[in-house]
Amino acid sequence: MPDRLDKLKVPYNPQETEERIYKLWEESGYFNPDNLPGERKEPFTIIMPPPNANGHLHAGHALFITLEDIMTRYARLRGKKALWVPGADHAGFETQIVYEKKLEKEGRTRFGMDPQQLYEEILAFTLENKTHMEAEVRSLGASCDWSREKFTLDSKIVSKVQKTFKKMYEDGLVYRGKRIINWCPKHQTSLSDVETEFIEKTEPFYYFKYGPFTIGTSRPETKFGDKYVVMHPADKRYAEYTDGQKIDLEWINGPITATVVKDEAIDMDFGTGVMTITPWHDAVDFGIAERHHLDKEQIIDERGKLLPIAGEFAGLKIGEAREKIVEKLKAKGLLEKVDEKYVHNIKTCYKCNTPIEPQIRDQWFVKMQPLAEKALEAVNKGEIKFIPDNFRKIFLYWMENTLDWNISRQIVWGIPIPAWFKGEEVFIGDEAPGSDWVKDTDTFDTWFSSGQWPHLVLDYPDGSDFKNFYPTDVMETGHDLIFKWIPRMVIFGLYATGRVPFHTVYLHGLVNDGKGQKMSKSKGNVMSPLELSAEFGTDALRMALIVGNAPGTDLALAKDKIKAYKHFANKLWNISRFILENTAKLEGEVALDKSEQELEQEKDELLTSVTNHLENYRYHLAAEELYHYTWHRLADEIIEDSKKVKTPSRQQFLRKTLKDILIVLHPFMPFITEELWSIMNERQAELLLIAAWPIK
RNA sequence: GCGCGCUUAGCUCAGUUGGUAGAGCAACUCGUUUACACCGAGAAGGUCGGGGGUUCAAGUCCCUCAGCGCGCACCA
Repeated sequence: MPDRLDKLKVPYNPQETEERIYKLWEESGYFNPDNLPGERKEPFTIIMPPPNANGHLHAGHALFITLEDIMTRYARLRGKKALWVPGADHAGFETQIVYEKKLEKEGRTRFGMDPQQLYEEILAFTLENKTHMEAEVRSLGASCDWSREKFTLDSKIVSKVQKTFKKMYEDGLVYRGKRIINWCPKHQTSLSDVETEFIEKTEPFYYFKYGPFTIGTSRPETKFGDKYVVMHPADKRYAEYTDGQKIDLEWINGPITATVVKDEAIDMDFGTGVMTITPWHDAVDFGIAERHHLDKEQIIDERGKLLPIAGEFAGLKIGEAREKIVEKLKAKGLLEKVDEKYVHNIKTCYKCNTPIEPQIRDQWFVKMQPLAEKALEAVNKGEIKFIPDNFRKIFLYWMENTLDWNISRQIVWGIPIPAWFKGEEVFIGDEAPGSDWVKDTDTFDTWFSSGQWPHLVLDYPDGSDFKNFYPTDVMETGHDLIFKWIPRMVIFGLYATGRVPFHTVYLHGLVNDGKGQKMSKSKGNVMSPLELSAEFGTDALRMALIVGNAPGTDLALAKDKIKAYKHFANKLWNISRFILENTAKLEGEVALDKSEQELEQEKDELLTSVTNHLENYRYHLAAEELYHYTWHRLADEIIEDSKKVKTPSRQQFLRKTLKDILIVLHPFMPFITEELWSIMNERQAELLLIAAWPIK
């Protein structure tokens, strides 16, 4: 008995095996499609959603790595030029927040810090995390091509992102405008619409006398500058008032002259059907003011404090000012009534839940509509398929209702916007055109760069990878990125290359804890993929993430489930031991007896079904069928039977079946299958990684 | 308000084009048969949320009601 079979006498040891096997793969060079043997014509490409380089991998990362690795390994086994490109995202705003929290713990703050120094500190922090992140991706078995790894701050990427900006500016798709934006008073930056979220709040709703009208508001503190009173043109109750009519009335800090405005944005059924507007701090009001060319005045500063226009209230934070203002109006007899329990949704910063204080600022915007139209066309023509399909509808809805995208961020951690200003003049370029030009200090929204990821990673426009691997096959990512990321990639891909960046979008759900509860630090139910993989083996973790998890649906990851697949790994180990110890490798082929012909046919049906599932992205079903056949058919019945039936025909069947099963299970459980493959093969030259799929 | 999804065994979930329900875990009975106790054999457990419809046939299609979850949203 050769030594290599002795390994099977002791239980499978993932810790001992995994690192060694991964090294073997990496050193083989086969993660790089250029090194793959044989005539491989058909490419298969996945661009890895670059993990944020600002912390450790979580369970969601483990899921996407497993799915994408299954896709890649399957393609490789099927003889394709399989390419999976890893990356890392500097993750602008997100990383800056992580770093700001770190500063806070150290008793420091970014405000007042030298921007260059802050940038350098965050860069060092990010690069360190990037190294950890890469090691963690490796430990989960990712067969991605590290030689092609990209980082969003690589100088080539940065310069191409800036070029795109310049081209879009020249094409009229990027403009600078004094427009209303989402301002986070805590983080001191603007945010795009997808970076805000609504939170339900119950607050008082006040009715004030405003000359002959009664106006309703939940935000008395913004009302100082209100000198326009707006109603619907078709509202009969106010028919006697005409557009542009001036009315003198008493207001918070004395008498003012208000102007009547008629606009269809008013909902006649809401409140009294009359409102005053604050164009500087409200998007609807801003729209009305734009349409009627009204004055706009700033009431609240960037830190959320009232400006001098508020008179005696100047300098107060809006939260403190509200009650005092109501008191004053009440004292003046202008408070009509209060609805104490007004339920409404307020827009907040998605990171800190601070209420967004809209502000008007000079910012860069992407004109979305013409870009979105092309994306809609491509999806409607079926150039991009969504899995599961219901996300197509969600995508289309979003594309049909785009708002212009604010891409300027007032943070240092990001790609600089290559713009210069001199008065009203604007220049786009790396260098100032003259000494009296001032540099734009803003950086790009991180999605402006990651939105261009697929083609930039493949060295658009001139790289050979772009020619060979674009458009990519699958974009696999979390369904929470259906708005943040997917539309941007489609838009930028079409804009830059004229082609869609990927043919299929596969969206996975959230990984929750065993009870289906969202993992969070505060609940203390966070499961680290690395710890789980150390406890049960990476293959077991991968199976637990795949089986039973239909695309797009959330997953409950229970330890018991992972343990079950650890047992399965053990089962596979012992199946191999039995077969290798009890069958001899035969010289040449023997003709199969009738019973083995039937077994062979049954196995073929399984392989066909599994292949079919894999071709159609039904990984959860493929994994389950393999599990079931291997354990409950092959082990429980066929092997049991084979203790009596020891014909050459049966022995040949068992050996062949083990081989097939190892190949087909390899995408799901790469480590143990590779290890068993090496034990099985006397000549260990060939890795399972590049074996051939057992059926057509 | 608009949209999407979910409701299947005690728990967590599968169930591709419609054909008299499946897995893992848990619980039950038996079994130390030399691949494996990280095991095996066996049994138990569901009128597939309620109601209606289409069909020879529905968990699977249509309508409706209820509960839960999520997304989107410039009602002051």
